[in-house]
Amino acid sequence: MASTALFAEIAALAGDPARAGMLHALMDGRALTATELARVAGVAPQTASGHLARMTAAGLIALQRQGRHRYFRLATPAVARMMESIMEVAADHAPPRRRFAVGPRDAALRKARTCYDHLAGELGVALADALVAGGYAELDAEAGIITATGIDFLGSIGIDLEAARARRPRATAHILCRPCLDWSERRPHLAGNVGKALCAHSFAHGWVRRIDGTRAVAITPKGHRAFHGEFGVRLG
Amino acid sequence: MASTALFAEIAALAGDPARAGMLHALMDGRALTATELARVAGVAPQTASGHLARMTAAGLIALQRQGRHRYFRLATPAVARMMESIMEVAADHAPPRRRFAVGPRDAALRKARTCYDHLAGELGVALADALVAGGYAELDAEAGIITATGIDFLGSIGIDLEAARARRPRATAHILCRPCLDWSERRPHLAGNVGKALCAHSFAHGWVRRIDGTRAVAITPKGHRAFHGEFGVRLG
DNA sequence: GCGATGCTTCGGCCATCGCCGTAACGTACG
DNA sequence: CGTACGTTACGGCGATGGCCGAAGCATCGC
Repeated sequence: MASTALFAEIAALAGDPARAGMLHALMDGRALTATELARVAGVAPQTASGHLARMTAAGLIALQRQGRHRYFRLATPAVARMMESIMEVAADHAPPRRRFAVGPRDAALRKARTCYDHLAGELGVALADALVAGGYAELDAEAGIITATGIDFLGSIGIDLEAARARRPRATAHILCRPCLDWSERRPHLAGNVGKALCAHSFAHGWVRRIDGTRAVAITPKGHRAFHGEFGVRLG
Repeated sequence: MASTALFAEIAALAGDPARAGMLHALMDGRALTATELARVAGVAPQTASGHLARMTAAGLIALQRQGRHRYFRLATPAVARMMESIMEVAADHAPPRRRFAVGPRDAALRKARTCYDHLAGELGVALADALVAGGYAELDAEAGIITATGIDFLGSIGIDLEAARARRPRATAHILCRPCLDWSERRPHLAGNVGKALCAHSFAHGWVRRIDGTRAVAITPKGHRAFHGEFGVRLG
């Protein structure tokens, strides 16, 4: 079967440490320059360039020119999902390694981070739990939905999901929503279009902001108030 | 971040052609011997043995001894999901290759096959479409549910999903169900616990049977009658 | 026991590929 | 138009790792 060769090609591209680091850095959904990616991968710019060319040809990442810079980003959400699923398997394998040696950066990542286009970490799980507890959502490892009252609730906050509902072939009272199992909490949280909308809203209203150039995000004072007031979520 | 190294390790394991072939062969959920896997991968037994040892150590596959044979199978459903997601990305990249050169084996695979623990191919998609059309299920790329009437319908056929419903923390009228986007049809079909139950039922009642040692399955005459009578599905 | 089968380990060969040096190219900016 | 910066192309080095031949263990059948 020819598809096996393609499969191996994609997996091998993701399997090189330098390329994996670059893909990891792009997991926040932003676009980075070749030089930035070279730095995070710990290789020389010319080495990074070669990697980027190969991954671009394979459709893993996409290139967009802007002035004299060339910005690279993950080509499709499918690539982000692929990486999530590999990380899930890698996390299963993690135990043999030490767990306690988490630096401050890891601590920030566990607290709150973006997972391509949605929020993850303690924050992401807490928000999902709050929605489930309030009867606004149902969620397990296989699938999730936002209930009719959940759509109204999120709408009252200013997150409009009617567009997503209208896109469904048969107008139903709820919205299907993709769950995402992340490596730090080992529990599902909101992903897909709904998670993306919630994340975008959080950034737009200054509830969270990015920490330097990583995937980690910081919860602003305003965000603490909003997450507690709207969702009943309080994070130490 | 240490998790990047683990990520690369897992992806690299999946990225070797020989290992990818073995993993592919195990995607039907069965357990195969080291010799069988060596044959499908096209390498000598001793080479296969090394690959299998590495993948077992990494937690990708599991070993169960049985007499003088050693049977290998995918370690967890998470590994199968990882492979599905890689195949999805690989399929996006496929266009540059020729599409028409599908041999009889590929044709059988496209018609009906198992995808780890559930049915895929034309058959899998047709069954999912039939359930959606009958109001028994809702399904999109992000998530899926089996409706209350769907639970009753499947129950009337003999597929009991009450256990799955009872497992849910809050007893609801429906069951969340994982969708799976497969490479040949490019459309979602039923996976997860529900897809697994439907597949198991189909095998148990002789509706489908495996074709030699591949992932492809053949629909029996009895199966044609059942799929048409129960689901309204008719496949040429 | 003895041979046969299935699997694993060891040793050495070979190819692939990641890496960086140097150098050339193209595009913005002064 | 020249400089500077970012990116790409080429060549050679080095190491990782896949591959098989041969030999060593284990298990089953006679």
